[in-house]
Amino acid sequence: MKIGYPCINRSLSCKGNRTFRLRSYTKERLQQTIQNNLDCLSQILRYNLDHGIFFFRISSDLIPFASHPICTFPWQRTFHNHFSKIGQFIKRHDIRISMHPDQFIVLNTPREDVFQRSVAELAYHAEVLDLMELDTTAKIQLHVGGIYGDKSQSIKRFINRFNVLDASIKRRLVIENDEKSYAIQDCLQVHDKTSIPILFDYFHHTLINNHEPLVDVLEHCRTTWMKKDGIPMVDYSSQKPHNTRGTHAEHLDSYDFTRFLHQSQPFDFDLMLEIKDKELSAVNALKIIQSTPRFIPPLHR
DNA sequence: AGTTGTCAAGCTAGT
DNA sequence: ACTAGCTTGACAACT
Repeated sequence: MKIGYPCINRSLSCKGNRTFRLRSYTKERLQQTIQNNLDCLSQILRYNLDHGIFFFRISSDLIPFASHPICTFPWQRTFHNHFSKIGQFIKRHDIRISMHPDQFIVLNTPREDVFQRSVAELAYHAEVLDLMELDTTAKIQLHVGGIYGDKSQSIKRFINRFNVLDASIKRRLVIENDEKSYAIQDCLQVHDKTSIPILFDYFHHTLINNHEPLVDVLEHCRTTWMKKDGIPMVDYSSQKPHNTRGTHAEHLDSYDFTRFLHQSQPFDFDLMLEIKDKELSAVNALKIIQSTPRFIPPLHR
């Protein structure tokens, strides 16, 4: 089991997800920002290594406007060596990598223009991982999408859209259960038709589910990950107290987390902590795991 | 330096 | 037909 956190490190002074407004786009500005973001990504990975964190989600803002028509700058070529070096570091230290395109990327949208933009954005994500020369255990996670008044039609549309994607995207794509529309059972239905691995989101699962025991869900999800995909990825968060249902917690809730560790016995997976205080929770989780060694899967070193 | 409005992009529920 | 909320941080324009 590797422990990870998404995109941002708040202990370091650098920011790896700097961006700017479309209005202020220049190729110089873009180049500076990419340079900054790649340098900071290197620093974050080094920090993680020093703290025993071997799982990381790279920010979608790494290359601002990468899939936007305004961006004609050949960042792939210009920063080829940067990507290559970061990739070597990742591989040398056996770091697991994921990416998570944001809410605007929707494969099952009825709108052709939205679909095309989504494909372009996915291609950018795949390109980043390819430039780092990472194998297919580096994943891009996506929700199934919207309902549009007809869930089974929308699931079919997802499947049809997935089937026409480029192989470079397909081999990295995994789907994640969301907090209001598509539960694990729905994802399994998509998996049956597409063989897409399912990334289990524990927090979302507590919000919509079909009352399946956790171990059954973990077992189902496990079988969707082939050898080439690596061990399953799981997202973990908990409810922020006294807030709208679905809000992610500020800090790791050690009681809930410990219970989750016990309940998820004996499964092994790489765990992404979607907690607002990011790397602090990851370090905290490692401490909790190490203090209850008998109950938890072997920790990656 | 601090505050506030705004940002490329979507979906859903509510009016 | 339109808007707020989701979740979210940070840019950018303003005091």
